[in-house]
Amino acid sequence: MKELTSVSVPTVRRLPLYMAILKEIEPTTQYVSSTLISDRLNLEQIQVRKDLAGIGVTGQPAVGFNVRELIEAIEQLLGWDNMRDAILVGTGNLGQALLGYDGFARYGLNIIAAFDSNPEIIGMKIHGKPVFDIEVLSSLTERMHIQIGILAVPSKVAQQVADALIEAGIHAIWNFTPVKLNVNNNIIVEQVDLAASLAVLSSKLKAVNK
Amino acid sequence: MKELTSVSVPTVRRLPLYMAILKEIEPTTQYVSSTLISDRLNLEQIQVRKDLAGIGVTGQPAVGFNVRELIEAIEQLLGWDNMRDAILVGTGNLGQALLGYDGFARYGLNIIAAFDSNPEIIGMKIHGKPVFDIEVLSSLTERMHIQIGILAVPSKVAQQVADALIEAGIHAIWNFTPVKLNVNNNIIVEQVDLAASLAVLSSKLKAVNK
DNA sequence: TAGATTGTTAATCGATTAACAATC
DNA sequence: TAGATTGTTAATCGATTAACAATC
Repeated sequence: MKELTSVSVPTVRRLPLYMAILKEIEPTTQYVSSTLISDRLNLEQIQVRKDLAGIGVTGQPAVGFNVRELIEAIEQLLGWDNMRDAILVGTGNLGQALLGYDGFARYGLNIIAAFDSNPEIIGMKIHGKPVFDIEVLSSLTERMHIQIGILAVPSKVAQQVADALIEAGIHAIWNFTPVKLNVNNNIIVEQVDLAASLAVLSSKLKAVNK
Repeated sequence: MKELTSVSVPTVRRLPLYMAILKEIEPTTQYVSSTLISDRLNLEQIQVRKDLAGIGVTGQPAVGFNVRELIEAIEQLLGWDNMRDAILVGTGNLGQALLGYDGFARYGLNIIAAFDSNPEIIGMKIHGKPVFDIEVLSSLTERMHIQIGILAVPSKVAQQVADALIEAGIHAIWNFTPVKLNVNNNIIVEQVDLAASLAVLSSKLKAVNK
């Protein structure tokens, strides 16, 4: 029942792209070919096929893959079938943007509360989510068995807040700060690295402008 | 003088990490070893060394690399030595967050204006940046020879706005929408793929929870 | 039967890592 | 001289791509 071989990170990163297409065609289509998916995404057909094989679904030769089955397999693998609660720390511009982003629900992510140290914001609601004092982070997070913490605080306090999150029992940190966090390797850290992304864009632009 | 061999994308993505360390130690240190950098970032020493060799700097055996020289080489390669102007389209939560993020200056990126279609916002300033009507995007962008467009609009209009940006002479799009854009291959698109990032986090968390 | 598409095995490619001589 | 660290060449590893038989 469970996947024994784990799926590679590059494959996992492509799954949401597949999902978007699958969701779009699901109402009207029962079977989909790897060619159709690859065409829409400008990928190699064989790559899509390999990815789908990797997540454990089998298709029918000359027919394709069952759309519903694919959706369920991906949702299952990513845990998007069950809503997972998360908390967010830091309600600056970026934090507020994340609180207001309604797309996360599609990915099974539910931000239940935010934390900040600014007394002017504590007690308020941002996009419907309550903002608590960072001092009570530990008690609330532990009580509710929250596993995911979203880190959107200033760089200076990133490590310190990360430590507090881990202390409070968080298992995974989605890190929106540019700080390389120092954590035990039983803690999952996924970094949204804007600097890296901008670096790629900049270097390509530089290359073109020569 | 110019690099003939291009640097790989994985290497480019690590350069900002190196830069952060270099900037930090620059005031006090003249030479830095690949070991010091790799230790701080939990990377392999040889990987850092290869990366640095790749950007065209040479170190001194038994001494290390000249910090200043490294900084200049990276800045040069990424074009972070010259401020590059950019415009941002879409002033929703995410757009506002990006407008307010003062860290971009460190990467030589200067957002000079924002565009939106909402008449209530047009004419206002957000974090000191003027918001213009998306209708005048083309004229302003062309006149100022802006090369970079930051896309932070709703998914529904992402492709359409991207087309308008390209029409206006933009060369590179930093795409914060989850939409896979369809563009000519002379246009650089760099996607900040939150869904991919969340997918990696989710799948790892799922694996741990079993 | 012919055509489309999958599954599987092998080849290729590029990035990472290892090994070691050269140098300060 | 000994130790640290680089530069370079080779080995390894994993992801992507190719090839082709099997199947609907």
